[in-house]
Amino acid sequence: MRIATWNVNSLKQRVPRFLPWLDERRPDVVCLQETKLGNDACVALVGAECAARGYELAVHGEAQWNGVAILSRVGLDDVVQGIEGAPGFPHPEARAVSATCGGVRVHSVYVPNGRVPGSDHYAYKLAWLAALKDAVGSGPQPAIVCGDFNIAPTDADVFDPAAYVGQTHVTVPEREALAGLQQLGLHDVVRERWPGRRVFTYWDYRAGMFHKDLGMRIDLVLATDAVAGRVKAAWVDRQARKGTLPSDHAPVIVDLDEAPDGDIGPVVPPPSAPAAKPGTTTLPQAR
DNA sequence: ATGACTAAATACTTTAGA
Repeated sequence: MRIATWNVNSLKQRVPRFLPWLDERRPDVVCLQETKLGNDACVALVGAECAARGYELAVHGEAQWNGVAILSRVGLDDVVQGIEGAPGFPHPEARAVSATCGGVRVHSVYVPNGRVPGSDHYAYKLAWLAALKDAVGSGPQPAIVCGDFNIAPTDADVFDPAAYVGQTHVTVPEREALAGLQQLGLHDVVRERWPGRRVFTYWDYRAGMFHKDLGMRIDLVLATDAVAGRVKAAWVDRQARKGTLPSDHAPVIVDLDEAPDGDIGPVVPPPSAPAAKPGTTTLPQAR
């Protein structure tokens, strides 16, 4: 089962990149963040294209900002929009949706940015992360939490730690909040697969940051033991950050082996969309 | 140069992102 997560920075703007990416990578489950669309608008925009490829769609969005979704072609059951008890700013925002896909509880999350350490938005970020921990911990298992955490777990996850001193994404309280979530038994599957390597998922649009590979790793896939033990590949799809009108985030893609008990979800027919043309497919690179 | 770019509404400028 292939699970991907991608902060698309406006699904409306990203459709010309998103649909070809779906056809090339062919994930079974996709977690999206920053759709920036209300639920009806999201379904109107991509519902038919997703259905044609065999995906069911769970959306939790709002106009203008935020917005998350899960696409699945291995089942999409018990959808929950939002997180019970999560704070708002000041009102609840569309930052989480979860569903059971192929026997795994999948969470698509867009953690608040935090803006400035010590600000109200920063406090909101920390409180939101605490609510996420409670929801994941008390929710169905096994679980996988995918999304834009807006936290670089360690200094190895930013291109220049000195450049981020005093900024959000790297402060001790943020990292402690992330560590608290991981204390539920969640594994950072990309870092565990590529220890000590330069791996980023976000590069600022400005100043050729992607070209110079000056980025951060803030989009994470956190999996409970049972899921982490099935990981066969875990990588960042840098190809999707290249070319015309990309998101500023790249997708993270994780391949799971079959579950030990054989429960890999319902068998589904292949999607009707054509595969990528021969010779145009790019294999994942180890960098 | 508290900037550079992209996106959405507040829309021809401001807010937000990270």
